[in-house]
Amino acid sequence: MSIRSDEAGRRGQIVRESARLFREKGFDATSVRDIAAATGLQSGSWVYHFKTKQDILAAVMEEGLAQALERIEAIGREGLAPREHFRALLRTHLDTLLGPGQDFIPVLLYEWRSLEAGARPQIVELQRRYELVWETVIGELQRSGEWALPTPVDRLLMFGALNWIAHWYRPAGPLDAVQLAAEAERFFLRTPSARSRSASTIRSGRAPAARSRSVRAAHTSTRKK
Amino acid sequence: MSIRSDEAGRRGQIVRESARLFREKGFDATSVRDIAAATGLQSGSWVYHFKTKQDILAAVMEEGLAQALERIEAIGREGLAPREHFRALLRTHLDTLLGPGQDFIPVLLYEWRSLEAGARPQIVELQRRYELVWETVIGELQRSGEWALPTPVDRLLMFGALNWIAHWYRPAGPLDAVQLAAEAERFFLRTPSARSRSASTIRSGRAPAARSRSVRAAHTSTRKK
DNA sequence: TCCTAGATCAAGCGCTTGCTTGAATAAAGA
DNA sequence: TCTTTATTCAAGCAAGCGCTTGATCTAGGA
Repeated sequence: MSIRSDEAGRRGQIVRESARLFREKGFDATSVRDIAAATGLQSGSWVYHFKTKQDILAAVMEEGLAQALERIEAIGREGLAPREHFRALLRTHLDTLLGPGQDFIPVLLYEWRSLEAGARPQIVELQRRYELVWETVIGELQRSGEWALPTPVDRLLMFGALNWIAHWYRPAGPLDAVQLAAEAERFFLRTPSARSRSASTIRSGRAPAARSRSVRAAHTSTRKK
Repeated sequence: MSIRSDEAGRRGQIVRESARLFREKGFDATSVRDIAAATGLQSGSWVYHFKTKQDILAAVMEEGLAQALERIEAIGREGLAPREHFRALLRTHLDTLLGPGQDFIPVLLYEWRSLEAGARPQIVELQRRYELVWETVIGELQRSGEWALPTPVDRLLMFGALNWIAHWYRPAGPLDAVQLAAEAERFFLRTPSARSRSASTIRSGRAPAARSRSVRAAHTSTRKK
């Protein structure tokens, strides 16, 4: 039984519209009547699919994060070299943060306070797994010498720089998510432009034997449905 | 006629208590009755000092930002060397963001959406002056070679890394604001390593397991209503 | 002593909120 | 055909919301 938000039914529709409204106006400023109207229902009909408005918020966060986690865990299974691995994570992270129709993670980040304490542990566990993927690649970057001595605070500062982009990013602006990922990579790793990066990437001994095959197509922001 | 929030009267008290409540619970989740109770007034008595709840929010943001601006503009007048200038700005910024009783800037950052459009331009102008101070010192760092080729995106990523700290910082944690400023300085101004041309600095010595793992800092605030 | 203005109280109005309720509708078995 | 199940409607309730209202209290000139 799938109860994921990418399903086609009314429930998925409610979750998607709620995510959009929560992002645009905030959880408190969005009424259940707003949600009903956006879904094409009468004011009280949503209760058949969710018990409370809180449950809608929890579904938005949990299902959105679960999708994002699937995406970056899939990247981890590709056996990329550290630098390519890091780049793929950056692109995917910024795509789930800034991409069209991607409202789940912004809601998770900016409406966390509105989520009741009882619903949090399950999501915190998903966040832990999400951060674990990043810690893995940061460890690879350290061993390859591309990120010397990263500290726990470094990781938090990095996430801050990335997540804050949702505050100022405008789709109509000069940079898209992929270009921003390149800028961020340069900022974090203090190297020349990502485009002119040479092929002589340092590989640590423990790094998986991965050839530098083109993985561009796998991680560009193609909208799935 | 001073109408600043550091005044002693009832008005200043309302602004300060509102800032605290807005930060803890959010603007929408804070009722005017909450504010009145925190100030020791009856439920409707605050209207003598402010016309609307919106005006309280605007006062919190504007007066808090004006104070922060005064602080960093004063630093600019000290004529410090670039590195010391930058360090002083970092410390002051993090103090206004994380310091005890400093609720104004977090409210400005995280409740911006709740501020009606009409009240924004005046605050945006103050923000512009605030960023101007930073641009000055970043220019100094570029000329001194301590921050090679900073881009506009770099500045935004830097502010993101800094402002996001308010999301995970806990006063009881292992680092205070001054220590965090030092960590941030190191993160932003990593000295151009010998890796710049021939990637020779491979630190393959010890495993990275000896790092402090205490900076877990998940979201654990509580929301009462 | 009276008057005025500053400040607060105590009550409540009109509205919106999240959510409930009981009935209606349609399709699918039995 | 009868019954069940899934889904939505249409109305509205109790509570909480921002804010209003008119009265009250206090202090300081005149």
